Amino acid sequence: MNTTFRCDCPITSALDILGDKWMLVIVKQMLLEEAYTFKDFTESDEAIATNILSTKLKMLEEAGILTKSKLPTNRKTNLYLLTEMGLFLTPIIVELALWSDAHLRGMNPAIRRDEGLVHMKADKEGVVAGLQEQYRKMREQLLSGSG
Amino acid sequence: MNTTFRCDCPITSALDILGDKWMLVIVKQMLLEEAYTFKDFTESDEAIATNILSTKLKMLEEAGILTKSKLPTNRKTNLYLLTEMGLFLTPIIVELALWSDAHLRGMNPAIRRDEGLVHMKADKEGVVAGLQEQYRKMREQLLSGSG
DNA sequence: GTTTTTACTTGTAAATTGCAAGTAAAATTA
DNA sequence: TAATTTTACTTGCAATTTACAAGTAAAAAC
Repeated sequence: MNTTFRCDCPITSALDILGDKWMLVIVKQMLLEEAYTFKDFTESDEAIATNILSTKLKMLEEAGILTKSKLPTNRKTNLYLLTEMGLFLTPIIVELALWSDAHLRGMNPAIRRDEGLVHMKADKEGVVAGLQEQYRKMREQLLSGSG
Repeated sequence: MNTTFRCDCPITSALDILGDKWMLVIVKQMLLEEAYTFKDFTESDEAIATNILSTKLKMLEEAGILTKSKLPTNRKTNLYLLTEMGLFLTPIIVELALWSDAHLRGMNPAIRRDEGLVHMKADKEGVVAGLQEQYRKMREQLLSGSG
């Protein structure tokens, strides 16, 4: 799967990889909703189709945004974990949350409000750093088998 | 055109509007590349198809992200201008640029490097505020007919 | 050894994107 | 004033992406 880039613009190039219906949703699920396995993703609120999930996980792996591995003690279940490159999408995820909170409630009154959003508004750099740190710790724990 | 939202997550809701191939590219063109008219968009590097552009501009207008108007002295050319809601996408655009600059050069060596990126790295909050201010001034000028 | 679970694949349909040609209104030119 | 050009689309059809539903195979559980 080879990404075709539309032009030499950095922003458009980012969107050539991320600009579709599911890529950033999957990253959000990994970062914020403890999704690590194929089943975790299929059981999320968004209910992605399994053939689409399979394809998007491959693309994310090929782009270097996540890794796919297995624990030595479990040869069946695949673990999908964000790489550093993937973790650096955190500011984008946080900005999407803030924009949505500020502007989309008119269009989608059902949007939930949680205390994460309150923290993001108060100190978004801090929240970004905190999420990244927390993910690194969790990733280390999972990989060392003491999850 | 009525947006269907996948669930009550603010991030997923934002992506229900923005998560496709062209929506954020068009916003970027308006914010950074002085695209105001249908022709401006069709002549950009990305070369969007006219039927897609037409559809996406309608969707952006319906979402409240841009307005469509005409000058009294020119009843032919439509002016597309970002609203405040649209301008608040600036942080997302800037974060995409930063992520791409830091992580995508391996996949797309053609990505250009300009001094805008240098400024963004140095002071992204300042760049965001500067872009928004600059756009507001330009918008005012265009609307008062002294472009 | 059998059943269940997990991670997919497959065939097909619906939705989105794109190509190329065409149309109509407004502006420009002769 | 008439003819030509420009601008903003629309249309018909094709290609790609997303989605549904059923099926498959390997690994784990019973």
